[in-house]
Amino acid sequence: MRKYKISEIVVKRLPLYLRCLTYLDKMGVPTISSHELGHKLGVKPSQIRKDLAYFGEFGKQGIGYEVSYLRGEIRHILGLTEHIRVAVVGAGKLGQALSEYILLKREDFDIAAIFDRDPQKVGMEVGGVKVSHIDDLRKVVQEEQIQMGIVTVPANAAQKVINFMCDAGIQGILSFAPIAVTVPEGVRFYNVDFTMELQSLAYYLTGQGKGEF
Amino acid sequence: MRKYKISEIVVKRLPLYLRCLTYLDKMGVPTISSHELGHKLGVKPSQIRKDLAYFGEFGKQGIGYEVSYLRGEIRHILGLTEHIRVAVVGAGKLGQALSEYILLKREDFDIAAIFDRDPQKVGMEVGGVKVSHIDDLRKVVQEEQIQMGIVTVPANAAQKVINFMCDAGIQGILSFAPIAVTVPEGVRFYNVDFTMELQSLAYYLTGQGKGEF
DNA sequence: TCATGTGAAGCTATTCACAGCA
DNA sequence: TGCTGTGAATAGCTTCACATGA
Repeated sequence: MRKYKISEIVVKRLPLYLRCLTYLDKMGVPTISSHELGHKLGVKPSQIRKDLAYFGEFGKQGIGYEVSYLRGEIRHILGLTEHIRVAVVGAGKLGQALSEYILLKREDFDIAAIFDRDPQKVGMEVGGVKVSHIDDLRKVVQEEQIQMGIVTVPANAAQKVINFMCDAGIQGILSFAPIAVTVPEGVRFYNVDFTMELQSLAYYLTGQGKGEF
Repeated sequence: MRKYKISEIVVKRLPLYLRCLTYLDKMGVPTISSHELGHKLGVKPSQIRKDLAYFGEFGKQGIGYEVSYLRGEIRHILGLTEHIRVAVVGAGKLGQALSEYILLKREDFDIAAIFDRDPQKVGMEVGGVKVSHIDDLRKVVQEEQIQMGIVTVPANAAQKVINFMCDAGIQGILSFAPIAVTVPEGVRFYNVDFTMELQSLAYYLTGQGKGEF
């Protein structure tokens, strides 16, 4: 076990490296240097080397990193070696799109259940998974050993739904709801709000950052 | 004009403040202190004060910030006072979900056009907007004075589509495609990849960060 | 020679702590 | 008193530069 904690900012870059390595591996590229990888990703080589060095010595001097090996190591660090069981709460268009994408394209995550409160949607199939009623969340989370939740309900329902999920024992939540929520101690919560991204883009296009670079 | 450049990390927090202020304003809350706002958002009060102070003096000593006034100021800083014209490229489930959400719920952005290359989708209506063919992108971007683009095409089409968009004069792009791409100098590019978020969550749930907090 | 891993330097961001004002 | 705005202090992150090894 490591003695010191690794900063979140480093952990958040690992998936970026992983995404590129997976692509390179599929292309049959055998090795890559921190310089080349950094160039592809817009990241300084020294940063890549330091990030990786927190977790071990994965490279070979004079050569670089063996793509397939490094990919495996990062997957191991991130805990992606066996499928992670995910629940999606909210079976609207966004919930459906995300579920289908994960089911079809991602081997690292399993959509173990989808929930909604609308009786019209309950029973429906999304990518081969039946939509359950939100009232069954606790039961299903326990039966299916769900570890992670994705929230795609409207802003006004988000806090309530997230409370349910935390009560049911889910310890990691990714929310797409455009609202600030609180979660109990011990639950890790990330918010993906694309309108916030659009708004910060706007700063540089039409706002006070216009013309800056 | 400001003499020094404001760091991107500060700009990215403004939409967070804005989102909360909009909510508070709707609730009729007249004023808020940096302490209260920070508590709601999980941000230190001193950080909020410093962030805002880069742009002006918006608060009143002994009172705090006038919610509606501060909201207006941040909207002004971000350049959200008149609708921003956006193109969505990719009319699949995700593109549809995002377009409909923006059309229905966001007053700061206008979906001026939606593009796809699939003849089946071209001509279709999404939230009242007709889907155009990707080949017409340049023409429509110029006619409709589109400033910003959202990319929701699959990974293998993303670089090509993004090249088209940059050629057509779009200067800000938000991509949901899970792949690294390059854009020419002068184009601001953000990538929202929720699988990267899931993977960093995994680090804390099943990976080497398990148990850390 | 080429490229890693790493201590040290340099830089950026956050937090503190308090003067100043309503 | 209560809270902002801000210089100073601290903490954290990135980059440099080079010893080391293949």
